[in-house]
Amino acid sequence: MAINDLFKALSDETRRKILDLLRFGDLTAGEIAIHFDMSKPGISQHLSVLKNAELVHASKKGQYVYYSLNTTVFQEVMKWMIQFNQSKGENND
Amino acid sequence: MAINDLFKALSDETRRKILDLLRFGDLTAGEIAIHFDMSKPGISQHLSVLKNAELVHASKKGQYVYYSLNTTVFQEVMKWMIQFNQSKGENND
DNA sequence: TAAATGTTTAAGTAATTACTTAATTATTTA
DNA sequence: TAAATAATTAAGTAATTACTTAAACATTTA
Repeated sequence: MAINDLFKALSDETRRKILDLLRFGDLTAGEIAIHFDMSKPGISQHLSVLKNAELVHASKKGQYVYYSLNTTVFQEVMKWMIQFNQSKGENND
Repeated sequence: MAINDLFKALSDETRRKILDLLRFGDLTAGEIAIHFDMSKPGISQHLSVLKNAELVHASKKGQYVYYSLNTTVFQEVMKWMIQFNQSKGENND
């Protein structure tokens, strides 16, 4: 889970909205798609980007695929961000 | 400073490296450019994106332009991130 | 097993983004 | 004031990204 993939995944508005939706509970790909004015394959591709960045987890239940947040990966990004609120010159790589 | 501009600005590796450099102190455009294998106009354009997102501040001193971090804007992003580590369903818009 | 439903993959395209070199602007110094 | 230095703007291009529709795959139900 390269930090680059994380930021790339977060740089798209649609993907951030998908993450927002998932805060309120797990959803199937179809349930997510309903919220957007975009084709289902379009949403599926966004979900694929989020899954690759490990921001979400997918689990198949029958013909449905449930998506859920992977909150631990958000902490990776937080860690990167936090550097910029610390005193100058400390390197936390 | 739309959150979208912030994430778009952060989605590029070169721009994140520029921010990393500025953690250790203010630098001129030229000093920043030295650290990269890229033309100076290329770096200048990245600096422009960072400035637009208000992640950095630019101040001209003679013929030099000094760039510095604007740490307060990082907190905007932090606030967005923090939502995902809170209990489900709380909306902090 | 055929039809229906949910989802993803494939292939192509339009829009955006990250670069390049050349030209321009601003400032300092010989 | 001319030349040198610092930085940006302009214009063009290659690469990437975000979509679309059509096709394929997986599962359930009639």
